[in-house]
Amino acid sequence: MGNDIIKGHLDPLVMAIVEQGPLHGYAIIEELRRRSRGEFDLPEGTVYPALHRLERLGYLSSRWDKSEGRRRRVYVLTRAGAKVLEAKRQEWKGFRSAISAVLDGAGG
Amino acid sequence: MGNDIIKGHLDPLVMAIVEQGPLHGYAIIEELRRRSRGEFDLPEGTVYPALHRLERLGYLSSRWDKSEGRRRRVYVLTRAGAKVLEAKRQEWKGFRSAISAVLDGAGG
DNA sequence: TCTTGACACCTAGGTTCTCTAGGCCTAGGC
DNA sequence: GCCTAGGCCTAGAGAACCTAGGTGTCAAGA
Repeated sequence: MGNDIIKGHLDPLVMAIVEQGPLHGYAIIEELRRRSRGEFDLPEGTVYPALHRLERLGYLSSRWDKSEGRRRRVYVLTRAGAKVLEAKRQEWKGFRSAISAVLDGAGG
Repeated sequence: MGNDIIKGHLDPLVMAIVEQGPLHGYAIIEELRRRSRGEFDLPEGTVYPALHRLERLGYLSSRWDKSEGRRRRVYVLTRAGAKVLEAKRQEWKGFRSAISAVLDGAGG
C-alpha cells in the first residue's frame, strides 16, 4: 500500500537500476524490489509503460534478446539518460532535505 | 520546475505545518515555502484543494475567522489527522531510505 | 498429455493528483 | 480611482500510476 508516494520518482529509480548494466523489464522489477528490500513491489503495468516513456524520451534504448529461448527486451542507459539521472539524484537530495525540514518542523 | 515530484507527499507536508498551530491557507503556503527554504513554492490551486480534501477526510477541521477585517479560513489538525501524520512520517522514513538505497546503487 | 506456475511482454481505461488559469472580494498606498 | 497584496475558490487539463485484462514460452508434475 502506499505505492502511490512513488509518483514522480519512478523514472530515476528505473534509470538507476539500468545504469548498472543492461537489463530487461521483468528483471528490473525484481531488482527494484530487491534493492529496496521489498518497499517497491511494482506491477508490470507501472514499469513497462515507464520503460517505454523513458525510451521515447531518449534516456533508455532497447534491443530484443532471444539468446535464452524467451524473448526479452533489454534496456541500456543512454548518455542523455545518464545526464538526466545525475540531475535527478541532485534533485532528490534537495527534495529529501526539504521534506525532512518541513516534517521535522524546524522553526527556520 | 519539478514541483511534480511532490506528488503524493503534499498531504503530510500540509499537516505538519498545521500541526504547529492554527493557520489559514495563504499562511500555510508561505510557511511551506519558508521552511523548505524555497523548495516548495506551491500555487494556491494546489494547496486549497488539498486543504479541502484533508478536511473532507477528517484530518483537518476549519473555522472562519474575521478578526482582522479579512475573512480567513483557519485550519487545525484533528486527532485523526495527528495519527495519520505520525504514520506518514514513518512511511516517509521508509520511502526515503528505499529511494536512497536504489539511487545509490548498493548491490545488496 | 494436460495443467499449472513462473517468466516475459503489452495496453486501454480509470483514478487521483497537481497545476493552469481564471474568478471573486477587501484593505491600503499612491 | 487604480494598483498591489492578501485571501479565498474552482473547472478543466495533463500526467502518472494502477487495475485488469490480454498474449506467448517453458518446465515440472499429475
